[in-house]
Amino acid sequence: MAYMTTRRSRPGRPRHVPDSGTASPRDQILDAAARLFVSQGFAATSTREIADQVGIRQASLYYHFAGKDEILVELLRKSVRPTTDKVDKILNQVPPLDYETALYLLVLVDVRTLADVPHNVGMLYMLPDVTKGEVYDEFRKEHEELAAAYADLASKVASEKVLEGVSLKQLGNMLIQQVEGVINMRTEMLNEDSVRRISCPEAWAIASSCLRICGVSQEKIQAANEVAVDMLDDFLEDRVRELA
Amino acid sequence: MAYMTTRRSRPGRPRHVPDSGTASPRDQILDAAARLFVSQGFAATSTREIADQVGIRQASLYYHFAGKDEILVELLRKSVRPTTDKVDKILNQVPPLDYETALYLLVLVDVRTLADVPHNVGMLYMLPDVTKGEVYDEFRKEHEELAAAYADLASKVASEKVLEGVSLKQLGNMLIQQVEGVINMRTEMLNEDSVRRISCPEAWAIASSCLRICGVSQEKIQAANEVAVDMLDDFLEDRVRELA
DNA sequence: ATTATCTATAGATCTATAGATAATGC
DNA sequence: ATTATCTATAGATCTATAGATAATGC
Repeated sequence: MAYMTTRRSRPGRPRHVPDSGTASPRDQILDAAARLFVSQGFAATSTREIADQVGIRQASLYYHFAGKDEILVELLRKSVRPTTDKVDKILNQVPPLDYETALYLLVLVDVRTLADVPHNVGMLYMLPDVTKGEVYDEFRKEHEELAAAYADLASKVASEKVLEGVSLKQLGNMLIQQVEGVINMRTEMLNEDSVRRISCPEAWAIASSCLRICGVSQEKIQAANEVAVDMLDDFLEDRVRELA
Repeated sequence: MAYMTTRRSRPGRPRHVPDSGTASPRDQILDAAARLFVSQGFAATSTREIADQVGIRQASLYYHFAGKDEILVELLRKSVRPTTDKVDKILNQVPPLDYETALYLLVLVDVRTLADVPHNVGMLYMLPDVTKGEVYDEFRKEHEELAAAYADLASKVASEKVLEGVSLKQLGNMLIQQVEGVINMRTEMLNEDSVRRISCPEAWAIASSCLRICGVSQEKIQAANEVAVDMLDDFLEDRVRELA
């Protein structure tokens, strides 16, 4: 009965410390690496540290990944916000949404994605280590696409006064910047006593804020909120399933 | 005449590569370190790399600094936004400013500080390496003070609708987040062909955006802009002198 | 036989210290 | 004598590879 705690039915030499946990070794490594990269940075995290967290020897990492970089690339691949999907689905709604609602909804979805992704991995592509290397090109491109989408929606929504004071590119970046505030919110939440999730009202506040940045009136914001909140669930399902 | 290019009149063994540049060795080190830390991250930057940039041997760094950490601490000390000074000076203006103008002005000053600080050092306290270590406590405290000041002004300025949708703390963080967008703007500007500075209209756009986030009307924003822009010079002089 | 681990270690860093040396300045 | 550098190097990493080993599965 005492041996039942250790789930062992796979081939291969057993671990020095018995494997607790049900995920595949590969996922265990990715999980530990994500946590460490986000909290300490990429360069500051050694392969030994990752291995220790997983409960394997440092060298065993190399059975699953060619190197530290490969772990990061894989994390980025899995974690970068699936932008085009989201944008397209929102823009192609039938019946079509008015632009305010579409932008509000896009922000909500984006906030939820960043808010619920494990270990706050959204922070990964803010690491200076990452922003450089060629490896990152693929993900920077995706980020630029997202920025373009935001800018595009913003151009439809923004008031004349707003548009005359700021380039479309800057406006898009301002919205993204506002959304990425959730990453910092999560970092701060680590210092709090209780563990909690970004709440719905907090997400709404960010979306409202984005519309305000565009100069949208309070009434239209409220209207957008009411429609978008009802639709949100349909847009999260995929991702929630993906996370589970 | 050929020897005139090398300025040597201080004691000490000469450098292997002759000293080009007029700044003190200490400042040369800080300058090189800042550039490298911001572009690569702290852990990813070796002392050898810093020394190479300065044109001295790696070991010579330790004559000026006790270690790599000390360089970072010194950089943070010099670069963290001198918040309390600014806030106090703005709040104690005579004749007193209305709150919208005060907030607008605070943002402008803050943006200018971040926009013109050498090497985009404002990014330093976003590094994960830094956010951890106890060393950082001093600077995190200062950042919190700034957040409190923003929240305070925001509470006076924000419309009822805005205040009922968001906590004061979150609102303050949203403003800061918006301001810190300049750090990312500067990072992006590195990829551009021409070297340029954050422009005045760009700074105004950020300040206006902050007021919009608070739900301030277009008319009041315009009024605040006109007053604040005229005052800005008085608030920069100290810092500009300090930078020179 | 295949798989997933292990142990051991080479080779390349990197930080920091010890002690020598080449200037200036008294 | 003081100052600011240098050379040399110890000691502690860290990454990645080679080869052994202990399971499962055919």
